[in-house]
Amino acid sequence: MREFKRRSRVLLIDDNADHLRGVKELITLESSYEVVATTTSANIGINLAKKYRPDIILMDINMPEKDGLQAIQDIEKLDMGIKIIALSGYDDADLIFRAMKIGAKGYVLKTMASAQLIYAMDEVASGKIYLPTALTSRFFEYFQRSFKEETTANNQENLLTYLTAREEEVLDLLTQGNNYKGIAGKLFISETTVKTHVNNIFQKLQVNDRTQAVLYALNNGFANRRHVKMAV
Amino acid sequence: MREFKRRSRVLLIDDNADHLRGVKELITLESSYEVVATTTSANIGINLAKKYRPDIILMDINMPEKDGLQAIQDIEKLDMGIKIIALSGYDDADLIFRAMKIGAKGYVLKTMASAQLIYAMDEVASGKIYLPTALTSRFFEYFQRSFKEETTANNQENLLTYLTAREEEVLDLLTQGNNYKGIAGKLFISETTVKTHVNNIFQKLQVNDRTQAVLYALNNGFANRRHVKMAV
DNA sequence: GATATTATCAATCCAAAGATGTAGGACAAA
DNA sequence: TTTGTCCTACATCTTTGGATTGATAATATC
Repeated sequence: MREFKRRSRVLLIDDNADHLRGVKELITLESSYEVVATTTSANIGINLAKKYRPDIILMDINMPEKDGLQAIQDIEKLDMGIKIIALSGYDDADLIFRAMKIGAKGYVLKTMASAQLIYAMDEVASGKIYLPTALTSRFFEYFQRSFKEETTANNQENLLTYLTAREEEVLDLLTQGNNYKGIAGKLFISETTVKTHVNNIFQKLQVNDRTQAVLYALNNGFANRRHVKMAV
Repeated sequence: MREFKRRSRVLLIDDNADHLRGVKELITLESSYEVVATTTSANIGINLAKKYRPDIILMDINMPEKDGLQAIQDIEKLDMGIKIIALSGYDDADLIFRAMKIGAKGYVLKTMASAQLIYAMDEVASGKIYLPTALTSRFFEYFQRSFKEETTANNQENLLTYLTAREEEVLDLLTQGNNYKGIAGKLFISETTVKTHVNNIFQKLQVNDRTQAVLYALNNGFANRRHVKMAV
């Protein structure tokens, strides 16, 4: 009961009307993709995405106005499974990183050969994520630098290592916003015991109160936050 | 005044003695790299790295015991510019992600062809970061999934938007671990005023105390943390 | 000009948090 | 056996934090 394989449908969003026309022509002539709509406005693009439900969106993102990134995020939030490829004139590492972070399935430079764009579309259409090799390198350098600065900045010893297992449990509950009563209830121990632990934690982490303890924990790799956290 | 290009020097670390011997032979026979030392122990490996200062380290990382990752991290901390390529039997996305996060310049599967390993060494030796295409895909899927879960989980409105400018200032100081007195001093206002602001913040963020307010702020994009933060 | 918002400050009261000292039992290492 | 660490628990006391109510002045907003 397979459907006939139909041509993948593409929506183009690019505030440069000339470039928009060029890309449309390119796709129409040199590929098997069907351009179902084009627009120079990010906002209209979002509506067109809802209306036409394309397989792929080619989204222009420019450096100065970062509407493109916002538009990607908005469309991703629709959760319609539309695959977005970012098209940009800039190979800026931060821009690449942000685009990938918010869910772009590809990132292609405008200066790249048309064959590369179509190849990217093929890869993305088949469910893969496509980044040209050069941009992948950029991405990883940026990615690793972000983490490196973090670990070298925190050059001092990690006071968290001095905590006992129980103290770590208590601290973990502190980093979830619990008060003494809450922690006592969750660990099935008395409130006074929790106080003892918390005071020991303060001593070991060299802080004065729970907020500072929580901040210390989060800033020094306490395995609490489940996932990535990074400013967009 | 260029130096003569010398053969890149390689250190092998692999707890499987057989595999270690195999890789050494492979490199010696099929490449121009010089194997300066080999060891089956991660700890000894770290000392050998200090002693021989190789250009590249091939580091075996196994899934169950994650000593390999720790060793990579330790060597990275030496900051000697040694390029580490992770060798693993597993194409586990999480493992790949962690290895790259802590600074591995490459990740190659043991099952891959020997040519691929040597190609990876060439790329890494020349300053690039090398991930086989298949693993790059794995990486990005994992990478994007991490962020996606985050954004879809935080689907609710961001209560931070209701804060006034002054309240944001106060919250910012809270997220730095200040108490009432500290905030009052820094903003040149009375402690009671700070209390008023803080209470308003609690109402708006729907939390009960400062720790929860701080956690809410950090978890909802309060532009405080400078960099990536993710469990290792 | 009236209204709403914001920032400032105060008094009061109660609850929670934090500091300090003490102590028993479990367990492991020396 | 002794020593040390850890987890547990309590008492006491001081300080800080949080809730509530009310008030004034400045600034927008309408």
